[in-house]
Amino acid sequence: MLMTRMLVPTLREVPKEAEVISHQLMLRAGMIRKLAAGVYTFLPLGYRVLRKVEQIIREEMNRAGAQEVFMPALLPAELWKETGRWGVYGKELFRIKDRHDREFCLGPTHEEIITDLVRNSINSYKQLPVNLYQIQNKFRDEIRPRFGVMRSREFGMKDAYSFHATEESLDQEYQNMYQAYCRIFDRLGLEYKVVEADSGAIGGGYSQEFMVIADTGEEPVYFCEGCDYCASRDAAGVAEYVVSETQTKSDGKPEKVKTPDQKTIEEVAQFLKVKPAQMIKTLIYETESGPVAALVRGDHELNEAKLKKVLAVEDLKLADEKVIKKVTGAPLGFAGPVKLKNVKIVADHAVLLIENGVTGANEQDFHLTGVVYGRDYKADVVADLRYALEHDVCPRCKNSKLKVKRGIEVGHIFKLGTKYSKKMKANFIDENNQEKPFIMGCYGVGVGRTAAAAIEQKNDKDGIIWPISIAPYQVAVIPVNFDEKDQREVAEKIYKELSVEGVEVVLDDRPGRVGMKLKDMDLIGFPIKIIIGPKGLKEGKVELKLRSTGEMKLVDKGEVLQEVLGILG
RNA sequence: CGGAGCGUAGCUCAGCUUGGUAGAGCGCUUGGUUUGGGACCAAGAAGUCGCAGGUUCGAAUCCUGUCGCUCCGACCA
Repeated sequence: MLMTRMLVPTLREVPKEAEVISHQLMLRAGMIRKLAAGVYTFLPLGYRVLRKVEQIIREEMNRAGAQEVFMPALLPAELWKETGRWGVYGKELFRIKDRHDREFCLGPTHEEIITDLVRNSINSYKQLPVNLYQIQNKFRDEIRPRFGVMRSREFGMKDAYSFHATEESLDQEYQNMYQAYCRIFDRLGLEYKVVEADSGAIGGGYSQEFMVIADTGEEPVYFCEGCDYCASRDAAGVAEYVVSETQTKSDGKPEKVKTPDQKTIEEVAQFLKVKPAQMIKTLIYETESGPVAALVRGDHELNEAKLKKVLAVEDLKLADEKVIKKVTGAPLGFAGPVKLKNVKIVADHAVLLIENGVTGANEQDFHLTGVVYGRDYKADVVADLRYALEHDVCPRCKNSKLKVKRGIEVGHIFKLGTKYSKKMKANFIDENNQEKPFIMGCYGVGVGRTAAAAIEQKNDKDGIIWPISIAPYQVAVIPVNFDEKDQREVAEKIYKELSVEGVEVVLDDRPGRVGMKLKDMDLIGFPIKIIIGPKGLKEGKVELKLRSTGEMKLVDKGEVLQEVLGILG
């Protein structure tokens, strides 16, 4: 491709709307342009990258035995009403009406559609398992689209759905997809981690997220330095504390002290001159099965997902002042576990180890000091309730420490079970002539987001550093001065040689100075540059420069092809 | 949805307080000199100042409304 024929509107300055580096660079390199908030056009270079990512995904999905289909983006409301998601999905669903006032939406995901297809075309266990996928644009009316194509309202996604007769079959396919995903992200040349994600309130569901590690990632990733443990913030476990038998406990009784208007942990800790770690934070929650008091150490943060799981409830919310008053007898800020009645008490492991604990006295403007677990209060349940912290001991190997990095979620794999098939009466006949709901899995990869994540991970002050597997072109041929006959001829010859061999190559045939051209080529991030200038040409040589390392090599002009093919492997 | 901010040339921004000819840099066009990491000279094109209404002899500037965009939070996961 000739640069003079290509639409590549590079920008020298950073458009002010772009905050993260991938967004800035995609705009500056002329890969995307915004049409509306969270809606982007992919220009020729950007689209090539997108198609390459798609192609890698497609090849690995096919290799894993999945079949590609293509479902509509325009979806009738009825199917969504069957599963109840027409109501549940809320404002994030783009809803439209046709001329007859019939309700439709633009698909944010396709569980209902694929389940409908399968229930209508598969009747017997003999036709299972099956894994169907598509690569298609999804629509989600994000509350706040941001970071360019990283979180947009229309975005490309590969979504796969598998259907099984047995749990074992699902487990097998889940592993198969796990492997396929690893191959995909390996081929993309990205550093990633697979985290155990919290599956929410849906029992039995198990899911893992593929996270590309990058400083600008939206979610923290907790992983062990010693073993392969890796989890999201919600799911990261905390190793159980071993209660030492030699631990001394404070004598006597808890003492009541006046703490006027001191409500927060910080306020009370400062007022009484104790460390937050010595305090027992008491949070009152409302659930569908009554109020609950959750205890964590003052310097720890309660993880509601864990609490939900421990209590086995679906609804969980912090109680308002009225409920707190009813439960503790005191206003907000003075709750404590001592003599707390008619409420289930759940404590984090770390709370049991507090000697001389400080906590609310369940009385306005009073706290208790010298509180000890076992003697002064007891919990109905002791469990892991808090968010893990960096440097915590790994909950799996209990040997090394946890580290935290940030990640961008680019893929997730999920065991759905029968959540959709039951609601949609999607059944098959098993070998015992029994009618059973399909057991399902689903597996997604964000295409545009993956491209953006690659940039977040690989860039420098000059621009993007594409992995060769998804670079828009592999090689850029750059004559220092295209007007000079000998440079031009060599450049065109090399360009043709490479093209004939199937190498993806651009020829920078633009007039103008070489500095401008090199800046553009680096900004766009072509992995290999071949620079043809008068100095080298005198010796019959051209420069071959790698974007990733900056490494430069003088190569005989006749051997460029071999060199390039060698690098591309 | 709450809070903050911004809409002036393709991009980055000045001008607005104190109303009176529409500005700069980069980019673009033409000509010339240049050509190894975003050159220089000369000439030029380009904006209904987001939109609508109001005040005024006169509005980019003041007032009201509206639309769009960005950030923080809430929400979602």
